[in-house]
Amino acid sequence: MSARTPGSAPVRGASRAELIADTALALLAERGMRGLTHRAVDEAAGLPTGSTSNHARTRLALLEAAVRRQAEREAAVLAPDELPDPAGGRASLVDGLALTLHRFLTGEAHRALLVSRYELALEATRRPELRAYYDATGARFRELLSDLLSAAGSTDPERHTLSLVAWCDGMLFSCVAGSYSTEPPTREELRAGFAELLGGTLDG
Amino acid sequence: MSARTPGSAPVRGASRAELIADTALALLAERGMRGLTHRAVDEAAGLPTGSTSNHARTRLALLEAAVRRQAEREAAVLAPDELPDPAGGRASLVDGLALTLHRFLTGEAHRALLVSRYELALEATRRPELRAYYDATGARFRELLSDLLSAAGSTDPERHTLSLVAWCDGMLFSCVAGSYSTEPPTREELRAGFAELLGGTLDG
DNA sequence: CCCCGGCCACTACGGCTGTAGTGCCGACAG
DNA sequence: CTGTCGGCACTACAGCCGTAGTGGCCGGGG
Repeated sequence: MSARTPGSAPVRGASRAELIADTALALLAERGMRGLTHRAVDEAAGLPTGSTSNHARTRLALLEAAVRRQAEREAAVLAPDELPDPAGGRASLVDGLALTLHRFLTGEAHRALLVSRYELALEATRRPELRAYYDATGARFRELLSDLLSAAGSTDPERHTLSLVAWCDGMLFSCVAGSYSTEPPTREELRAGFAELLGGTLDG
Repeated sequence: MSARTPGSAPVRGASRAELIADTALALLAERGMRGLTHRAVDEAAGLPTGSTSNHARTRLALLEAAVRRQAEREAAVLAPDELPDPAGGRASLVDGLALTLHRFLTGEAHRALLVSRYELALEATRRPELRAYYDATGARFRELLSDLLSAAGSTDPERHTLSLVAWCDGMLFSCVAGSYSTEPPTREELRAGFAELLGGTLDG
């Protein structure tokens, strides 16, 4: 089935492990938890039967690989940091946040990443082993945001961070799986939302 | 196994259909999509093997029953309306919202209802048949909120409603499956959050 | 009284899933 | 050159899942 000969190198810079984990995330987004099986990954990735089962010996191992990769992929979307304005003022903070959220909502790959993220978050509810990675990356991101809010004059950075993160997460979830039956919000709308939220938290 | 004789009436006002749907929701929250199976419902509900399979002939039918019941249960939590203050001013609006959210976050039953809700929302991403109920109840709730915001002086009720709902949803999701590793927020914290959010949107 | 229709317990079956085992092949160290 | 070691393809198997079919029970209408 595969176009490459059995012994040759994997796809291109992507290790077999990455290919498997990426395919697992794609399946998670497309078919949900019930669609993520060892054999489905084999098939979707174009690997010979048994490859996934061999690489991730148990289902939990497969989920762990998926979560690890999820964190990497999210970091990659967040990293091209238009986000960090050291002390660029509130306007640039609002702009950066709106741009980042907007990027998540446009582009099919990013939307899929959001679905798999929530799918895994729900599963982590029941599997303590998955929580670790999740909490770690989340905490790092929140810390970063908290610094930004402090610099912008927040009187209660911790709570305000939680509030901001909740708004972002809720917005993303709504657009991907929730009330937003219509088109996703435009960048202006996101900017307005952020401006209002930050106005309330920072100006009191 | 069951304590009641085969021919006697079901539990107590709860029809067999309700029992099955409620058990399905409980399983969804406790074990996720993969844990929701016909046989698992039978076992968890203490029904003879095959009952669920017989009542919800296909898996989709079982999910539809679960979604329908989910809407009912949520309405029941929302309905004891401390929420609707016709024109009680912003303070009472903030109070009502904070109280409602706080009630969802305290009480194991309500938390479980949140998990099953997000589980079903994700599934609805892939099953158009499930979207119907979901969208309908969501739209009704948003309309109600929109009226409240208009009465409170919102200049853009539609967008502000979406923003408010996103904040609530994000807050709930965070507490149930997300960044909130610590204790859930207190009612004062929720009140503060709402006050800030509404301050930003209404005073602009 | 009998027939009929709905509800329910039980069973059958084909298919898929998780997991573990086995042997091959190529890489690399000595 | 040779031994060994990790990765990989392939296979085996037991268990579970969705779905459909069958026959019995019971209550209501004629």
